[in-house]
Amino acid sequence: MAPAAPPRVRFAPSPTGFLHVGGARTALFNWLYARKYGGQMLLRIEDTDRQRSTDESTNAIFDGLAWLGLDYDEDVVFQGANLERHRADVERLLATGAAYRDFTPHAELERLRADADARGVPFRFDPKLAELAPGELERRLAAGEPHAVRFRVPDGVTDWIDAVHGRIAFPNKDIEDFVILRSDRTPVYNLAVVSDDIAMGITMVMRGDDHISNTPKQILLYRALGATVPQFAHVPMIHGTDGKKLSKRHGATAVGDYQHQGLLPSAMLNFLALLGWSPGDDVEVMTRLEMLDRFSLDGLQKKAAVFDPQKLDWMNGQHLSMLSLDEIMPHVYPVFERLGVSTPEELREREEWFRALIDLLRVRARTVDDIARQAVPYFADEVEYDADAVSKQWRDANTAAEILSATRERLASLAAWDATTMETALRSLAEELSISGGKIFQPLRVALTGLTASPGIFDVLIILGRDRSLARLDQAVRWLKSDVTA
RNA sequence: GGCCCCAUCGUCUAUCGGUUAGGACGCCACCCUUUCAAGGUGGAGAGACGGGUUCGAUUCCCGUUGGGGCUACCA
Repeated sequence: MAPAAPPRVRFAPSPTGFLHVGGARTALFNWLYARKYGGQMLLRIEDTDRQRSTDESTNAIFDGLAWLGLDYDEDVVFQGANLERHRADVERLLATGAAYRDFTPHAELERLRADADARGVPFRFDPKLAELAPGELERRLAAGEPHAVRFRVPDGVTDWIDAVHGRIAFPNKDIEDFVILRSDRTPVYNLAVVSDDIAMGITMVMRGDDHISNTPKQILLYRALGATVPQFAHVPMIHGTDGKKLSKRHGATAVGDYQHQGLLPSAMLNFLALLGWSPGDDVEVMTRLEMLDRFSLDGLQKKAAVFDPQKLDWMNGQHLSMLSLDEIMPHVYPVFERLGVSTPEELREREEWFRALIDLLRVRARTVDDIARQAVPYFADEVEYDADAVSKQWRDANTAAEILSATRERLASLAAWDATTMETALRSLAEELSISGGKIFQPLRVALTGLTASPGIFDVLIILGRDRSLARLDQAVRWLKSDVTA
């Protein structure tokens, strides 16, 4: 179902933590919807909670969106900057009688609430509490007495056709006369959101379904303010493996965490998209453009999805082998530096070599960090032999040393350093020694990389080059002999 | 407690009344193979329960159960 007109959507996080994966997914769905149908995607920072909002969090949101490549149109809106309009909207509501002043002291409300709680009955604000004797209102106002402003919830039922849930209805009697302006004259969330969404011309509000119960209040506000009610789409939550709302206890929940684990943004996006959305067929691995092409509100899920880190890893591996080298390279430089494998300067000096190495390693890695870890032996001067590799492939030090010496000699005698030449030579060596190829390749792999697992052995020989390969064979033979005498 | 949302393999999902209920992750086996991945083939694995409606329900309706969200002068 394509929208009748280009939609204006927004992503409206509050900067009270880092950009959460759930938030990132909401941003993605909004972005997909806006971009797909030629609309606008706006960003609004809901920083009205001055106590909890921090610049650090705001920057984390900017960074996270930038890393994911989710761009937005127009200027960022900071909700806190719209305070005057929020108050003006409250005044309008007061003027039409849609809202009223409530001088009930906060302490009194708390007492009533505790009371109701103790008796096991639900507490709902009673409008009678705010009723004043004639002349009282004017007197208190003149005296400057602090008071809250409450919205007068009319009788009836408030409903809407949710783009993912269908019709949702709330009897208004279940909604109390909620506060829209605090006694310190700051607006409350629902008012600020509606005021801003109207001002921003938002036509579709797409957000987490934890906002479903706010929606009737907001619809009432739109109407009282004389504005067109936008469409709503409440996307399901993301849960942890235990079925609870995703939180710190479940491990990494900030997109920054994944960025720093060597995840590719395209894989993160792809994985997130599939949590709560399905293209309708069996296709899973998609580029951003493919997602854009296939995105539709119809594919949005109603059910909460569980975040499965294993599938994220798999997805990343898929993107690692699917993306072009050019797309991957920008992501590997910082990781090699962070993990201390090499410096960007050193890498740029040998860029072609480096690209070839990454191309070799990426198939068997699931994250960029994996690649960097596997790349260590190709940068080290001295190879470190993995204990398991030694005990498995160099079980008999003498035999291993003999084979490696013979291998070294054979390789050194080669006129050309290419895979076919080397393979022919080493296979015939194996035949001469009456052993299988593996008996040569495996010990050789340990000598060259120190590990039992690596890219194809001839690829390793080539990427290392003749001199370094032969030097490593020498080193291995020396190591084995000293090990025997020791 | 009240209100609202949700319910297909362990997980993500396909199915829009008629299927041997399909795919993916993960798991197991085999193949490929110089190792590890990748890839290929196969396997185990699901309609929460109870009522309706219908010739026929995973699919539509109701209830139960279970899970989740909200319930502030937080956002």
